[in-house]
Amino acid sequence: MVKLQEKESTISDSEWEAMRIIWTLEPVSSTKIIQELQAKKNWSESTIKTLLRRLVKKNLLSTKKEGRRFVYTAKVNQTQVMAEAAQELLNRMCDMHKGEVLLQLIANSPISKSDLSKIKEIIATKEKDAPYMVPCNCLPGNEKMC
Amino acid sequence: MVKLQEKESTISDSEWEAMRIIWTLEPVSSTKIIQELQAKKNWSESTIKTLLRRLVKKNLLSTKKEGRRFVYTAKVNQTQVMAEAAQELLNRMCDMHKGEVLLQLIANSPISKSDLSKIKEIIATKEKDAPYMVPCNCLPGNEKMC
DNA sequence: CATCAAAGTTTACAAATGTAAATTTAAAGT
DNA sequence: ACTTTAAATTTACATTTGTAAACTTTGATG
Repeated sequence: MVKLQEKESTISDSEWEAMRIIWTLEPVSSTKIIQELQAKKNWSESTIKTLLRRLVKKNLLSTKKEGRRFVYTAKVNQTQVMAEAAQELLNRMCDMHKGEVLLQLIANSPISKSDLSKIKEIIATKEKDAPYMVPCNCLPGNEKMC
Repeated sequence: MVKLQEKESTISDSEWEAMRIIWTLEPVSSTKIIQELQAKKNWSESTIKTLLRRLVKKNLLSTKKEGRRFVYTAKVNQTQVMAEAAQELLNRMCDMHKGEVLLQLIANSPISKSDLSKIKEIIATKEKDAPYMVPCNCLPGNEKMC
């Protein structure tokens, strides 16, 4: 039996910044990435190269040598990685307050008309058998209302 | 001028686990926290004490000595901390895909009837002047559609 | 082909985190 | 008061992350 997915590597804050550039411009050269990132962050060339190498090692980027420089491409889908990261965060939190949290996120995020109507749809679906209260699940045994 | 909030300290994964117990049971003794956490995680007593001490240092918990043990209380509001953490995560991500991400979060989270209807309300409000598309904001200068 | 400059690789180092053993302190019982 | 021992504090150590200097390689150019 072969170990396929070694537990999806986490993306650190700085790495995330680099990934965004790559997702937007891929396939993109190291030089271009450095240029774009330096327009935003006070990072040395060296720092950015380190980030890129770590991302390759984490298997989130693939590279192809082109002349003297590398060209990077993302190996993972942006929206999916975003959703996974957000989901993982929520998974570590108390069920009881997720509704309120999502409420705030929606209020503070720019959302397109089409996404809004999709959201309306799931809301409608969920409403059918939504509970009156979502119990706290912070304790191991008894899920008590906290 | 006084520096009031020194940049709210981040809560690490393990620390989060401890905070959940405390938010649920506060005021709660070290002993009880250790007992509850060990019912969930394979952590030594020592490890848990370290977590608690770090949380106190981060100013997220306050303590009161009671007999031979400490009693802990959270100094921060759970829902608020949850919302802030989630918001900060989203802030580091591409605007263009936040709608889709929220869609998935809503689909996968247990939400009460009342929270659902509150969400419906903001959705309705937002729909009025929602854009047809939310542009990608991953590059420093030109916000291009990616 | 020799040299330079750009790009990549190594090494570095402090802070934060996960995890815990060893040691000290002090409450409680005798 | 003295001992026991639960609880707190110190010390520890590896890994990840943020950040970067130093060094090496290699494509390009004279």
